[in-house]
Amino acid sequence: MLELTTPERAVNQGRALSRPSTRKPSATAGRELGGSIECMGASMSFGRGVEIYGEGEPAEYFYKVLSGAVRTRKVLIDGRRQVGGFYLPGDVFGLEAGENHAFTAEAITACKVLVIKHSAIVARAKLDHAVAFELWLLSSNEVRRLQAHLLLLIKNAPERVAAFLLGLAERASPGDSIELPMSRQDIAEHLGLTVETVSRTISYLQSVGAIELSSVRRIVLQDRSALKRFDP
Amino acid sequence: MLELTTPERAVNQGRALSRPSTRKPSATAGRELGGSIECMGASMSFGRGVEIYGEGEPAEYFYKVLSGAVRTRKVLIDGRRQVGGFYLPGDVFGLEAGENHAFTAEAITACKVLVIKHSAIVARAKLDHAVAFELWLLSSNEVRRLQAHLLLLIKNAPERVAAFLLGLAERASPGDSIELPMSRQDIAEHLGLTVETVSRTISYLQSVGAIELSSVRRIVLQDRSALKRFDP
DNA sequence: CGTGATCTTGAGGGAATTCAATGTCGGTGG
DNA sequence: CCACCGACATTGAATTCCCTCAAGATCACG
Repeated sequence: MLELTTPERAVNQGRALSRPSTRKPSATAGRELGGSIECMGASMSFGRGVEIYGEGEPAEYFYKVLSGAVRTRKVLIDGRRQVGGFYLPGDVFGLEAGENHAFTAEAITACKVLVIKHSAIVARAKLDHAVAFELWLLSSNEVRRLQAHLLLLIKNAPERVAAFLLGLAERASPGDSIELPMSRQDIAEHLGLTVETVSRTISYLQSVGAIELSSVRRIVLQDRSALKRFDP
Repeated sequence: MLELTTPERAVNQGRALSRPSTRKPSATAGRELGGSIECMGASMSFGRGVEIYGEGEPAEYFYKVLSGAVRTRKVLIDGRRQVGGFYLPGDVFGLEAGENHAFTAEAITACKVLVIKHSAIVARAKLDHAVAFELWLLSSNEVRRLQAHLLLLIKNAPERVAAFLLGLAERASPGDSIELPMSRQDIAEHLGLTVETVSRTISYLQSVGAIELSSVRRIVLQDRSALKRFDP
């Protein structure tokens, strides 16, 4: 099983292997992409903070998170930042067809990602119609995720944070305890708030008994219904 | 050429023909859907304010605007509203695969819409791979549109309105004069602002000479570069 | 155990909202 | 034809929520 890994020292060097086109993506690990697509692409590892692809680069690959966590973000010229989404194991990102990526993708934690060339999928889609359908379904899921995120951004701070925590718990953890792979800053940029407001809001949710912090990055959802009360 | 039209009296009756499944969508008018998909589906007419599909209904059709304008919106239980997007002639909406619609679609003005069953497209995609690709491309465009919209919602009021006007001008009109099919309320709900703020901001943009109002619903972009200065 | 990054908390200010009133436009009927 | 009506739009004043700036606390790491 061929596995491409970025050397440790790449961690703080910005871009690392974001254009795997120079490698032959021979068939390997990949379990399934969405459902019926399997056994295509290469597994790659990225260190914490390393860029997976950059804004403006041609979108030639899909990426499926195998382990760790990834964020997509865009930085405006005046420095404001927006995190488009967080991707956890099982999630697929980089779905934008044609053209170039509008966002940059970065590893939040060390992570493994299955990388699949668009053209490989399209070629397979011609043989297997289920693959073509899968492709549509994946983009479609991303549309839904973005639609839901739009709704978040019209709410107030407690509602945004509560919805974020509930969403994360639903995706990432079986129980009521969630490990946050991302920083407060990341959360803030995702929710369209400042770090201070996120921090204050988390404190507030704690003060009303909705959540409990066993550590800074580990949150226990003490009272889900209280949280849901914020989420109309 | 078969053409299904909603009777005038349907205008203020809420839902009207939102589930065209009872009609045989025989091949008709449709020019092209995206590029290569053509001659499928039925052309339908909707009166101003009429619902095209409702939130929660199964997503079984694509819709391509032939004339007029459409908005998608979602109403939260507490009454807050979010307009997901405005769709003008040539635009495709209702791309969410599987599942149900998360948003409601309504005709802003009287409009004609080409309605195409998902299954019809999927069937064609099996014969023509270009159609499958087209399908992906359409969802992908929607992803891009939503990504861009996310960025809007972290900006301040003048930036949001300026970006909105520039975007609309780019899509809808060859010159510098744009006709707004939607109300200030619609714009506000799209931009995550209140009507009052939108109104104030338009007045402000007018006061600095960026735009001119020949009527309430017709805006002339006097100084595009001034507008773009708001759009980082 | 220090050092820097990350997180929390506080105080003050500003942008958008809320509430309220006035102004404008298009349509309808006298 | 024009006056009236209701829907839509604009403007004003007060308030609220979040941001900004600043300081202190906590955590991870060498």
